[in-house]
Amino acid sequence: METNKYVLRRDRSADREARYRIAYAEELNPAQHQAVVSTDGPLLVVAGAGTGKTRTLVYRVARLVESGVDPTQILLLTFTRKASAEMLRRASNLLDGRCDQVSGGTFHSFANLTLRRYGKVLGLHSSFTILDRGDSEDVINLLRAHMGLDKKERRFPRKQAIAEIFSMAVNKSRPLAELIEVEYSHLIDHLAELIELQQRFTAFKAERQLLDYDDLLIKLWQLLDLHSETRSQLSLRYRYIMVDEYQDTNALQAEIVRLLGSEHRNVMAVGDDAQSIYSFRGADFRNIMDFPALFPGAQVIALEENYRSTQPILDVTNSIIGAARERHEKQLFSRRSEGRPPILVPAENEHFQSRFVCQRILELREEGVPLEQIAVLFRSSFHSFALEIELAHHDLPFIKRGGFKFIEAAHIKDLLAHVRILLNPQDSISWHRVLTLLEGIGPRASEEILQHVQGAADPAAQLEQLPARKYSHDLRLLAGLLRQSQQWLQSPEQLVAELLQYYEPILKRAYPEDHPKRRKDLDHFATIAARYQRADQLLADMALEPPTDSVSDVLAGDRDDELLTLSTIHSAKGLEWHTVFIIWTAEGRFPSAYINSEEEMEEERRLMYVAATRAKQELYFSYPVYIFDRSLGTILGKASRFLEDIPEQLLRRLVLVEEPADYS
DNA sequence: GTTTACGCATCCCCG
DNA sequence: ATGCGTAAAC
Repeated sequence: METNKYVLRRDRSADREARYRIAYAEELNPAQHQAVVSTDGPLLVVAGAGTGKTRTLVYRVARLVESGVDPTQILLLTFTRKASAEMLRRASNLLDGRCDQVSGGTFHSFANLTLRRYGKVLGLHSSFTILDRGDSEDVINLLRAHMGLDKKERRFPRKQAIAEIFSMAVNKSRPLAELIEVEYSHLIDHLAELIELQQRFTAFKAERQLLDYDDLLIKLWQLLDLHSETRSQLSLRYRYIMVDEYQDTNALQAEIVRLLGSEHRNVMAVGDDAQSIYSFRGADFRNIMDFPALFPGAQVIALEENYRSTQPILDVTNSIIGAARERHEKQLFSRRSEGRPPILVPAENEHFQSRFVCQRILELREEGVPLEQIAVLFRSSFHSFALEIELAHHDLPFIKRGGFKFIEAAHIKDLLAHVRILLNPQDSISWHRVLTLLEGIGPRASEEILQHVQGAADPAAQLEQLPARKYSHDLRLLAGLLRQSQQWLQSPEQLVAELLQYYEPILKRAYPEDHPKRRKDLDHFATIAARYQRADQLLADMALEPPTDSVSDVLAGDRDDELLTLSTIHSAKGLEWHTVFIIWTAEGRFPSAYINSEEEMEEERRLMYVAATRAKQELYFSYPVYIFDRSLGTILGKASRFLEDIPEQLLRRLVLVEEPADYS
């Protein structure tokens, strides 16, 4: 006779769970589960490194959809668009395709879409142009010259500095005057001029339907704050809001979240105060501290079980962050108690450091650790230069993340400027760039030509009608391009192909030494462009989410060998590897010598914490003991102060010994 | 008066 | 390697 087992249900809630296909309680730990099933009302999830934050978000999306929420009413805001796409893909795999319809993206991409659709009440056309940081700097430079500030005896700050201050004022929601008095007091003498420059900058953008990154947030905030009907409409449209990486949001973004949640307060913020590393662009790690104040009655859940690293690694990372001045108390733990203790490697000099890293990587490969499971992390992009050479010697292939992106290279910007004027002939900044590329045309001639083109219904005709001069040949070519461009707008692939033909001679003239190398970047750009259906989408994406490949990636090309990762710590956020080397952990490099406030030093500490928590099995800190830095005029070589906070017994110190020469 | 060529300092992290 | 200021060349 067959006996059927009778399963006792654990409790009543299990009955309710029965209507769900996913066994949430079994697949998640208690804290994660609590976060996933708390769908209504404000919720803050403080998620330590490697505690399954993404998993929790993915399951929560699935849970909402499975409980019958219309997926288009869910909004998932993340740090990069790639992150949200990845989460929604995982949610779809978990549940079904409905999860793909969830609205996801960055604050900036969400603002972009929303403003194109609802921005009319603010006087915005749906066709506004987005300026990237470089574009903004160019505009500022132009206006600065117009004001005659470039010829002052007293040195006026340069365009990057000005752009940074203007941006800070926005992202910290503080008036420019106050910001300069408090944080840029060395520029106090220029206060009046800076304020006027900012006004002109704002007016310039408004007249031309230009929005920079900061404007996207400001305008979205204005839309929600000043227009209560639109606010309700949007709040009702997005009934469930989730914000990832909340520790890296700024004051303005917190306001946007609050307003979007005004009708329902179904807002979940996820983040880790210990990993807040973006204050240099206005992020305020107090956002995550103040969330309960922003949403009174908010539930707070901490995720502390770490699934990534061994306990010996966590002991070290816990002690690094334990010395922080202010934080959400939490102690990460792992069930993986076994593992080698992290290793500290004082190297004689930079060359020894590079040699050690290479040698250990070769050994790891012998031990069966694939290269793609190994990463070398550093504070600043240039810290890896010496290592890159050493890696090449040993035939170790790598990709480098962070640092200069190929999208920022001059020749890529040139090409983009051409696409821009074809789409928007009123874009005088891009015109200027395009024109001054031509032989014999400098700032002066460019301005003169622009006078004719500005506001004209048919810019191509204007170009052709210009009085014949020695450069008329080039201008005719440009006019021809402009005339034909309309037919290519639906095919960015063809558009870029035609542009490359036109640009090729210019490239050769401007970069006689290395144009073949640059040509490769341009081809890479062409393949990216080919993925788009429309040229305007290409442009919006290049501004909002430029490809993160650095120039050297493009060169490394499509060899699909397994690759070692070199990365700045900022670009390594959210990633993990079997073995992690953190190089240059020396005073003056990490923490950087440029730090000049306690707040900044605290952020350096969090940065070290982020770096160390990337390691799953093995972790190495290395630094050169004797290094003379010419630019600083000092001798580096003292171990980073963050390593000093680690109890002696948690770290193992390695002494490098040169192999004795073999004379036999 | 303009443009260009050249030498000089500067350079973190980024949507 | 880029971005600036200055001096030579058109």
